[in-house]
Amino acid sequence: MARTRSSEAGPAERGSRTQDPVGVKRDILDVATKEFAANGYSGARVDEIAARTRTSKRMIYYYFGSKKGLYLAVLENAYRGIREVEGGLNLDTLEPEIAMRALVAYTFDYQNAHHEFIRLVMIENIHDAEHLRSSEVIEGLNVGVIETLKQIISRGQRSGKFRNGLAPIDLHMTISALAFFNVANSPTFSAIFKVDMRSMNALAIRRAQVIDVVMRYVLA
Amino acid sequence: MARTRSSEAGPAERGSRTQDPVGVKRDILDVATKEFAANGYSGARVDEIAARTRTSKRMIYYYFGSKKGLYLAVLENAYRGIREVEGGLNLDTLEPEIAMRALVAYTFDYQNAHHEFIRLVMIENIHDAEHLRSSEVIEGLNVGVIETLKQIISRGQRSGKFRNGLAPIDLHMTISALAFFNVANSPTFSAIFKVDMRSMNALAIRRAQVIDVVMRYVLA
DNA sequence: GACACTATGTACTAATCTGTTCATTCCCGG
DNA sequence: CCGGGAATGAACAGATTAGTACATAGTGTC
Repeated sequence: MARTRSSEAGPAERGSRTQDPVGVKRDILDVATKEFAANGYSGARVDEIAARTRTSKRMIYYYFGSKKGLYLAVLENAYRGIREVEGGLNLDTLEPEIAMRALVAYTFDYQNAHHEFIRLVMIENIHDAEHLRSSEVIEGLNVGVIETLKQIISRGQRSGKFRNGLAPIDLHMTISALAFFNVANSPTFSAIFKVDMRSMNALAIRRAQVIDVVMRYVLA
Repeated sequence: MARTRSSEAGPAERGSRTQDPVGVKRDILDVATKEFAANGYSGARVDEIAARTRTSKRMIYYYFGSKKGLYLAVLENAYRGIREVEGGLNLDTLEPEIAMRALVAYTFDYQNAHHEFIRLVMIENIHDAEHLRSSEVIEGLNVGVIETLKQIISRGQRSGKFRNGLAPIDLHMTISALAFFNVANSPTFSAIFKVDMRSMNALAIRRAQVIDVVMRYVLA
């Protein structure tokens, strides 16, 4: 069923079913991402990944060298995704208060829309971020968010709407924590408190709450 | 070096080095907790656990049946730890505002003091809480916190200090999110933003911030 | 002090899993 | 149209790993 892959990018596409390096690489990466996100690093099986691929295990080692190499490629690829969208928000033109709300909403939505990414981050944390730290690709990645926050905060303070004593990194931590928890800890939290956190309704309510928490914290 | 174990609890202790069911069980559980917390479910090795124990792998299967059985015991044991301390705070006698601050501070401190527990929760979440859900021991466990919160909120509202529209569960989610993130995501967050989140100083600052975030959210 | 039952150690097995070997096919440049 | 490097497949090897069979020792009970 995943036979229609290899479409986007790659010299293949025009009928040739065999010999498609870019498509094969992409295919492996996609499957591996799901597999690692679903089972963790040790839990993921190279054989299983290979089986779900339209190619063979041989190719995984041909392109990525080892299981760890594959995992690193998956991780870097996932982090790359964020950088792309980030920045396209153009918050500079908005009122600081509106801009802040938009930023929090965006963060919340993005994390909710990218469960696999969240899970990879969780997995990295369990491994004390050793892969992340060894990767140059991810060097100073999310610095953009901090800059954006810094801008919004100063503008808000200048206009008197925001209070003093707000550190960009700390605020980002607060926003991240609230957004992250909703995706990452939903299984255990729901299990213990018998609540549904994944329904459209619950998400909308929580989203508003998270924005509220942040706004009450920054407003003067 | 862990040879001095088996001390607390158990019919052993009085010199007899052999035959000490309670101590052996306790020993296995302790070692397994660290091992699972450090490497995840799949990453943990039964042989490794056995090696770090003063007993043999045979005993693990004798007492816990399987790797999964051992993991479940570890999980339940870890959750049991919370229930014990919880409730000994006696927040009912304090002013609602003080009580709320104390509760947040307690949550933050507890999670910081129990990294292994946090890691086990992370691991459970990666596995979609399937073990947690299958465990009767953990049935309605943290309900106590919700009751406590409910009390504090109503008292705060009656005295006019707290605003309306505060749901105990949601508030608990906010508090948990902020406390949890600091322990759970510290590896990746520190790696990306080059900050230290584990120093005494950083912890104290963050703790105050978290309390502040919550208080600004609940105060009228 | 023998009996029955629990607790424990050693050595093994069967399955699993990562990584490799060897051979084959594809495809582009001359 | 062919020669050589890149791409791919099938099967295999070596190591690891969860789990077990067998034998033995301790221990409270009568």
